[in-house]
Amino acid sequence: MARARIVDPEEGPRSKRGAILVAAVERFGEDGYENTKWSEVADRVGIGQTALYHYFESKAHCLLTIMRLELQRSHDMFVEATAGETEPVEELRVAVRAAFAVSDQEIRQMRILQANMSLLANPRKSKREETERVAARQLVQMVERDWTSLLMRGMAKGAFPVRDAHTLGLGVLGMIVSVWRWYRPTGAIALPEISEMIEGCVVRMIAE
Amino acid sequence: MARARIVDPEEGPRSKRGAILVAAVERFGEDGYENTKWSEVADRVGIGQTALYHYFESKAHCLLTIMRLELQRSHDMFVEATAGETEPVEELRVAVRAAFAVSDQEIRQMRILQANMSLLANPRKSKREETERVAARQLVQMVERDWTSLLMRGMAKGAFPVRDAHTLGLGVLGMIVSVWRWYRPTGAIALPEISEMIEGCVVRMIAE
DNA sequence: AAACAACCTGAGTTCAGTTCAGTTTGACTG
DNA sequence: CAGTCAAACTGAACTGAACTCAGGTTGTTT
Repeated sequence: MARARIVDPEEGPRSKRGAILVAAVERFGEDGYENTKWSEVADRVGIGQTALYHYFESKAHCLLTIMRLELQRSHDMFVEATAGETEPVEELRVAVRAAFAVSDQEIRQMRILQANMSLLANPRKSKREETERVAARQLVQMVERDWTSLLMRGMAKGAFPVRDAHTLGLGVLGMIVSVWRWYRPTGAIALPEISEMIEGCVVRMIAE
Repeated sequence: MARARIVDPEEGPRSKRGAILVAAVERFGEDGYENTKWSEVADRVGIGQTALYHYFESKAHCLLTIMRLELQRSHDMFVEATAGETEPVEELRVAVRAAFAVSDQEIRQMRILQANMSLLANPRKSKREETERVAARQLVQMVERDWTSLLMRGMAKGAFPVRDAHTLGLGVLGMIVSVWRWYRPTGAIALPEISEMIEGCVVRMIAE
């Protein structure tokens, strides 16, 4: 499985593209996209603002790239986690666990993704931005299909009661991703606890 | 119950405040906040752009007002719907139904609220904006408490298995509000069907 | 009809994002 | 090891949408 890494090995040795993405994830993740100046990202990387345009067409293009990479990762993790599983309830469980098995940087990326999801709705004027947007949209649909097809398989096998798999899948996904809105690593409740709680909820919701 | 109306009866007869809010809800709801020009709202109301500043300190102040009003409405509806109910499972059911008993304009307001939720995280520079932000934040906490205390009452009565009511409440709320990200009145599935589906999910999640 | 507050406007300002017209850097070639 | 080239970068200028300012208009009240 080719993981979606923020540092692309295809780049030249002098390239700061990866460093820009890492800095942008930090800033966008902490203060939010609108709240962070594009020039602050440049400062953090240690280059002038205009050098950013050597790597990204715009601030939005950088954001869309971050979102696309995170969606790719989410999809890949889902596929990897559920690959060997044939028992529907267990497949459901590992899928939920995979969704919460993330690093601190990935938490920030999920937060950025959730906070700016609506950016994917409207077309972009520039070509490269639009390419990233369309790719991200397709990945959103792919992740949705990951969940709905898991549910449909379980229903076909008789392990889950038959219900509208699409709406149900969106509900499960909605509950899972809503965590990234409020979860902070320094908060009162730890991620493994949340993961267990949600896992139980999802199983009761789907399998009973 | 004093409902949070977009047209405030306290205003002068010449005031266009309500008309601005209605126009802003339409534009922000359809194209998104960032994607709509503040001047387009003025055009729609039929006034010059600068006249907007007679009613709102800024574009963000208008958005925050819309969000606060919608949160107030959500809270009020929850309280109104669950007021007479004593049986925990039925209380849970009516709360979910109330969350989906909304007009088309309220759907747009929910969409705006969900899409711009992260705006409530960071302080605002201007005073009136900050007042609205803090009020909105408090209402978010109030709505969260509405759900968690409903769950805690049910657990205390032995109607629901005892679990972490706060995390569980946020999960339920997350699943419900995630609907406003993708639901469109013209879509393939109708709101009453979604409402029923979610109601069932929530009951299984909580009461089993 | 005078006074006044609410309501509105055109011209100008600001500032983050972006473009432009080049300059520097360093890897590779002959 | 000098020359070449693309990748990487820069300071100065531009853009456009949000916003400010210094007043003008409207309608209500007494």
